[in-house]
Amino acid sequence: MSDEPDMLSGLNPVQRQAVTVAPGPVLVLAGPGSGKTRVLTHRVAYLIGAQRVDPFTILAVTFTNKAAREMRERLDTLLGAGQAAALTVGTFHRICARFLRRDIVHLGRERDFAIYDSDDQLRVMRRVLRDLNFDEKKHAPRAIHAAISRAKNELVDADAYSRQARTYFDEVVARCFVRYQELLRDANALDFDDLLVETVRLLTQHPDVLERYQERYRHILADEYQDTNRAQYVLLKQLAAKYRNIFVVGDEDQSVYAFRGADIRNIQSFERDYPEAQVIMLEQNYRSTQAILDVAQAVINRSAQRRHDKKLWTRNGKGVQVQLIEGYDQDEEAQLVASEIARLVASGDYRYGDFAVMYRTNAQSRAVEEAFIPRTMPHIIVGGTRFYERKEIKDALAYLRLALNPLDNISFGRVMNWPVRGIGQRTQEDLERRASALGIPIYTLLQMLAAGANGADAADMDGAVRELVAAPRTRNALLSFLTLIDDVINQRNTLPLGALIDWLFDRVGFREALLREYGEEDGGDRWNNVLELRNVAENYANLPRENQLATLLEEVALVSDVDSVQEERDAITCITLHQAKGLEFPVVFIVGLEEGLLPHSRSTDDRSALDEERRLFYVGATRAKQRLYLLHAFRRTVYGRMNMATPSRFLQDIPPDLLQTAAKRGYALAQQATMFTGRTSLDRGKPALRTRPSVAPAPATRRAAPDAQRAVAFFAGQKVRHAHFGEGIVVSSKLVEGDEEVTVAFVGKGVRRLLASFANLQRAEEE
DNA sequence: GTACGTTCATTTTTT
DNA sequence: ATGAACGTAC
Repeated sequence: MSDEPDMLSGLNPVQRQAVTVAPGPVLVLAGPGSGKTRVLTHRVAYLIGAQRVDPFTILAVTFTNKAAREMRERLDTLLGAGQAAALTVGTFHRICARFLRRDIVHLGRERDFAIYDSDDQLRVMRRVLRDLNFDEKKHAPRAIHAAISRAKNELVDADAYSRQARTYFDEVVARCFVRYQELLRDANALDFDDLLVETVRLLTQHPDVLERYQERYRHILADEYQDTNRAQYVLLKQLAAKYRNIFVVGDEDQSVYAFRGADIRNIQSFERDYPEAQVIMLEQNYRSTQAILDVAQAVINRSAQRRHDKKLWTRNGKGVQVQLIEGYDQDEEAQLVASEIARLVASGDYRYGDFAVMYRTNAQSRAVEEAFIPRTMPHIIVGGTRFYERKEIKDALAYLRLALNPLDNISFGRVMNWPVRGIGQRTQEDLERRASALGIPIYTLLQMLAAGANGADAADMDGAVRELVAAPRTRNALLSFLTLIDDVINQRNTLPLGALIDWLFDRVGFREALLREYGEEDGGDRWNNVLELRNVAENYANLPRENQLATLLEEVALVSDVDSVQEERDAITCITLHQAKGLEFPVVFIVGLEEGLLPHSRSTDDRSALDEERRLFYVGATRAKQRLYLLHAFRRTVYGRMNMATPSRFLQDIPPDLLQTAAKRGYALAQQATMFTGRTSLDRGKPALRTRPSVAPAPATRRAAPDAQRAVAFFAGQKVRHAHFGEGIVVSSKLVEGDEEVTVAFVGKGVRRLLASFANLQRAEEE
């Protein structure tokens, strides 16, 4: 190993051991600041540089896109630029999206699927509730969706969910689950969870595909292994089954994603699945001072159970004592942070980029920001309203998504009447309901309408279209929107992406609409955001044209906000504790250390949830290299109501001599203002007892079943492909003089009537 | 069919 | 405090 010093330079003996360990299953258990990610990266470098492993055969899974990018950069340094270009690095979701884009046709789906984000998912959920006649008030779309998401992460499908449903709520979820999946499928869309689930299914149902990936990826590495959920666990297991070269790195004490299905037991399963696994512990911390580690450990040691007992230690000195500070309210708390930062910056020892302010909930960022703004202290808020969640950006993306996949009903509904073009709520709801009931996209419905308008008499499916839209004005609005979409679809392959966007937004009147709706100033800002998106699109100009749009859309669907955190900008980082995982800062402030916030009130009555909150504190505290400040407020405004706050129980777990407690500046003020506000009553109108709601009448039978009487090969709603017209959906089919006459709505090409014997229509595989 | 005003719930954490 | 969902007026 001494023959390749570059790959190992700067590593201590234990890290070296981990990096150079013989092939086979390896589990690295490592505390915070022990160089986990570094070990992972060097392992990749070692495989390529010293073991002469072809980078093409390496798959590295990182927790964020940012980590993936950094790994690439570091490898370029270690190995020389371009050496690792063929390596596959990325998050689970991104890797799955890639696999699926290549192979999803094996599951009988179209390649250009849309990826639905949380907002889209919620919209689908609302549609589901309306279809099933459930009342949104009684059945929170979020809660149902969360249950479905949890199930998917455990690889429980709608069928299995129904079978094991025990409670009434489960029954509701089970029915919604089925419908939800149908709607996604009709829209040729996948949600985040489907990316994982469908990939696992692909590899399970198609051994040849699995074999191909196993052969390709002979070396698999995964970071933040403690945060993998069931689906991710299975995926890794499938891929590694053949060559068993799997190298995972994790820390049980930093598991903070149980709420999205992460399961620490995956670490224990690792040793069971691979009995020959080598387990390596990295216990030395290089990041923090002893003072900081002591505080972090004091809290984590009180957690209910820990499996592998690590003993963190550091050669770093004791350092500055951890500060405990109480503010009067969240505003003063933020002021204290701001003035301390100002003081340290003025001292000349620190720059703004050295600081991070961490909190449990995004809502807390507001108070913090408001302390920075008047002092003109540079700061960035990670999270909050993300760029790609802004309305104007989502609208812009909706148009682009339609260009790729006009079956995407959510995008269709989003921009059908934006900018306003005379398609009102009623018309829209009518279209969505009919489309949903028939199991066809709105796009196809409009194509049928158009065909009917041309007197083609094709659109006779259930007579649904005939009675659709009486008013000529509305009809014209719909048809011109359809023409717009078809034009985009047809321009998609002729124009480069940037030009396509310019052309499209000009034709739509995007800028004018924004200015009209939001006024000169706000509208102008929003338009600039749209232009920003257009700039992002420019990055894909060097890809093959037919991949540009799909790659852009995949990219924007899967970026997370931490990805854009850049050290170069000298600004204070304001960030949630969750997002802070994997980062480090010289000075860290954790604010809102109060009961109800950390631990969060939603977690206080559950032992394991409480432990997760504890780990969250641990993660936050161990981000700090030199100075750590723990803050809490005496009173806090929640939902506009002022409440008394109790210091977090985690603070009680820290021996007082480990903390330096600042003078309680809040108290004088507090005593004046406390007065009589100690109300906590929450028991206003309790929801009525759960009445078993009209369990909805069965929804209109969708997917006209192939009629047993007639011997037709095609039926309405079916997806087909034609050599010349491309993909389409069957509108109707009937036997005419011994041949089958099929009417098909083709994407971008309108409705055509074809004879099955001549047309050579390919049926899309049904599962 | 749209535009505006009122009520009401809403907040964990994220790909 | 803020934003979404509903009702009423144009």
